[in-house]
Amino acid sequence: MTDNTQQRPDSGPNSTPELPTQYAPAEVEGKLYERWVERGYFEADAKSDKPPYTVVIPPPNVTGSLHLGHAFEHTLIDALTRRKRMQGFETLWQPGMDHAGIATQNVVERELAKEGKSRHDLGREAFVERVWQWKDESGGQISGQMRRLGDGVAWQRERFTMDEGLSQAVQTIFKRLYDDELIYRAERIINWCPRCLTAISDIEVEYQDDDGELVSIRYGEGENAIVVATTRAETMLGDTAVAVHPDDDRYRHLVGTEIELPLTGRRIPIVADEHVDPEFGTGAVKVTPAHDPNDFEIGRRHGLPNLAVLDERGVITAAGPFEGLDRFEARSAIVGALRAEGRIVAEKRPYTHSVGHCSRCKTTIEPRLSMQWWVKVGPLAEAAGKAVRDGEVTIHPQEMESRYFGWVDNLHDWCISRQLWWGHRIPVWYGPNGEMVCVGPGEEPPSGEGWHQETDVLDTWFSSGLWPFSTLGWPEKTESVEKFYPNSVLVTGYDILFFWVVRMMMFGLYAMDGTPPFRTIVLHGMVRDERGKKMSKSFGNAVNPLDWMDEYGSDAVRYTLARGANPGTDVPIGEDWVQGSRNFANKIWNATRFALMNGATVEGDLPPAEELSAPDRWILSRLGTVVAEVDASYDDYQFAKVSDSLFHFAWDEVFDWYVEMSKTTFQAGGPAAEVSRRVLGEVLDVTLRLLHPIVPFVTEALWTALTGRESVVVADWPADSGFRDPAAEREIELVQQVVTEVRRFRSDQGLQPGQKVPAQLELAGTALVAHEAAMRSLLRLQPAGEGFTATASLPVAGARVALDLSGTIDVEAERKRLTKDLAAAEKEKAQATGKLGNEAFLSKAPDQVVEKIRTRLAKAEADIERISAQLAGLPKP
RNA sequence: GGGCGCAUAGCUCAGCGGUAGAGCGCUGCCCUUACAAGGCAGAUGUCGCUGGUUCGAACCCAGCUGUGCCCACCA
Repeated sequence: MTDNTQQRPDSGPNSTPELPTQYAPAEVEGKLYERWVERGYFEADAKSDKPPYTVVIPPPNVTGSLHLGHAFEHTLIDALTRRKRMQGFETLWQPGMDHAGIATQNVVERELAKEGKSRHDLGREAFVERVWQWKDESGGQISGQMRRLGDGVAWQRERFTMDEGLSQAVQTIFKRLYDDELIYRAERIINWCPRCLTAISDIEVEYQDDDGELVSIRYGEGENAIVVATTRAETMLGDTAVAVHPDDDRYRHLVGTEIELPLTGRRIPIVADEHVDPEFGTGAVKVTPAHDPNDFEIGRRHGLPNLAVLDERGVITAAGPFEGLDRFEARSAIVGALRAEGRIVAEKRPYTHSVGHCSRCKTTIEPRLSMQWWVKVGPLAEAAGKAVRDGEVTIHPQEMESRYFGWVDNLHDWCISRQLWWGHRIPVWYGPNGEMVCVGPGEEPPSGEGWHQETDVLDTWFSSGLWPFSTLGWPEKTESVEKFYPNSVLVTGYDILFFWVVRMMMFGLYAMDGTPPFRTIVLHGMVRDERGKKMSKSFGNAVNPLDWMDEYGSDAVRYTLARGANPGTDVPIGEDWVQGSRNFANKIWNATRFALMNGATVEGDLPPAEELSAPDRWILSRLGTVVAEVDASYDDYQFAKVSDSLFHFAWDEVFDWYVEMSKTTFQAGGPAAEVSRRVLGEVLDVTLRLLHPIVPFVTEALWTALTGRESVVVADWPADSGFRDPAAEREIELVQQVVTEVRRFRSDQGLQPGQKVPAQLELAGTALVAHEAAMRSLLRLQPAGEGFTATASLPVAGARVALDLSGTIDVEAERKRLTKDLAAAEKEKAQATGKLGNEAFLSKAPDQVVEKIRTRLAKAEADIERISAQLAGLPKP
């Protein structure tokens, strides 16, 4: 990398000491953020008359620090809320964090393990105390990161799912559901993690294909022998039947008889059950009701006993030679023993099948019969489905609706009890005679001999399901609940659609009398690396957002993320792209710096249209269009489009053309320059306001410098002025086209960009007349002085640019280029003529399209004429 | 097995019926007093394959191939 920075001292006569030539994010970001917070810009007033706009943060787990995915999500929410705040809404971005029961408990347990201790060494109370310490540390880290990102959250309202108030909300809703018989206690087969030692819900199980071994075992003897296959041989100790299909002729005669279960001496019945697929394997299934969900159902239908043979750690409890063995040791030991008895009829064969793993620790799940608490999901989910079907709640992007319905329409009851220590303890007390009392908030729990509280805690999603209103003070009837419920939008990743969104929908509709928790659900994708690969610590491609923010600034990270946010799709991000965004921030910085050096102003009314130059009218016309485009994109949650429109408008149109043209105006001085200073001030003012929600820091620094006002955070969101001037737009487009054409000529001729060339511009009778000075400046053309000889003559758009190249012209190169262009124009003409000669086309194509083709034809014909003339004008070889 | 996507420039992706686009990368020239974190100019695509609809298809329809994700089952 070359270092040119020292060669360019910033010492010109116009240099401003206030703004350095490069934007240094580190120097402004922290200060600005603290100022915003001190001024209370982000706090939300429930008493305000303004219409509310509410978004809750998807509460980060207090398991550590934020990653790029959070930075992405926060950027989107911050952009939405900053815009709404500018639009005059009473805006609440609700901050807070999630206690994240099992996840946090695991993290702290790992910490303890480093000290050689387990949670049991500490005991429940001391362990929970330890987790609270962890929470304080992690929470501090997270809020520090949010400040660095620029998140405009209402810090005074920060909540934690285990706060006093939120615990009340949990207890209240639990009691209500309990009283409505939507919460119950039952013994069922659940997903048990033998490492976490807790039940987990169905959706906390991750299935993956594992290599197992399928063994076929002969049960019984002689004529009555029956062969079953299994991948979990250890469970045979708990078999209480063999099942076959009722219509299976191979086994019909055996149904109702008993056979001996090997290794145990027990006799078990053969039952007929529809669940068995006669086509699969031998068509006979061993039935272990205590250790398999399907077998449990078969057992229930046939009144079979549930015989548990594994304990909570997955260790064999059945008396005998295998007692005390781990489930996987037992598996091979039992296969060995069966083989010794000649019971293995087909040798083990490799078998890939889907196996459930704990989503938190990846341990293989063991289905286990146990007493748990459940939410009866049926009526709640029905309401959640209806709210979306009725359009009360809309999902962006719409394709995600089918996933949503897929879940709410096919659900099982939700196991909410966890055998953990960190979480909301279930508010039920058991009495000495088997009584069960659910205790609501403020109620005295029963006391006396033999009463004790349930030791299980609730699934962490139980409390986060209440988040849209528990954070507002519910169950108290607070002003905040009145004002800010329902939330306006929920922004979250599609990966927690089922975990979180559906739970909020169910609980919100239930607790708030049918009012959904939010009106719009915006589902964003996952952040991936620059090759589109999933980011994860184990791949080594995970990025700490702070590293990039330190190096390139928060705005650069935010802009990159927003620009990648196409609806519902994953977002690839690489360091190169962040650099590009940093460059954009710097470009904005320097353009504004230029404007300030040249006296751009926002004071006073905009001059009336008749006092404006064509470039002024052009850029103001474009500005209005861009405001409208950006609004439309925001309203459709198209963040990538917002970012892209603004990038191209700012850089390509304002900076590369309007600013460049304004140099000529400023140099000439006079009233036109005054007008231009005001227009430039206007354009930058509006552009900075439009950019602010996405890149809040650099825009704040520049906008306050430009306007001298308090803060862009509380500035008005730009309105489309409605000013449009198609004639000016065409005129400037023509200037751009001609300038580009002459530049290309210069480039083809090998002229150095800065080299001044004497030229005569014959622009009379064209729209270019008013732009001669600007064109000369943009093209580095000098006035034609003494001894001017036109060695090159470019007819352009009805005008002529004659250059004195004094022998530097590369005639052959130019001839070659022109010949190529001529061929292209002729091809174009042929195509257009063909179309216009096509009856079918003329009769069926819409007028606009026909008109467009006519224009193309005219342009092609003009090009042919022009290029031919240019060719003819070249000196003969 | 059921469902939802995706396949466009070297890479990552827009476009979704009327002349193929962006960012990055690439080539050439350049310290041009806002910016070298920059400027100007330029090259690069049988828009996965095969059919169909249409005056016209990257775009709509059908089939195929490849690929990703979600759900269910897996003795």
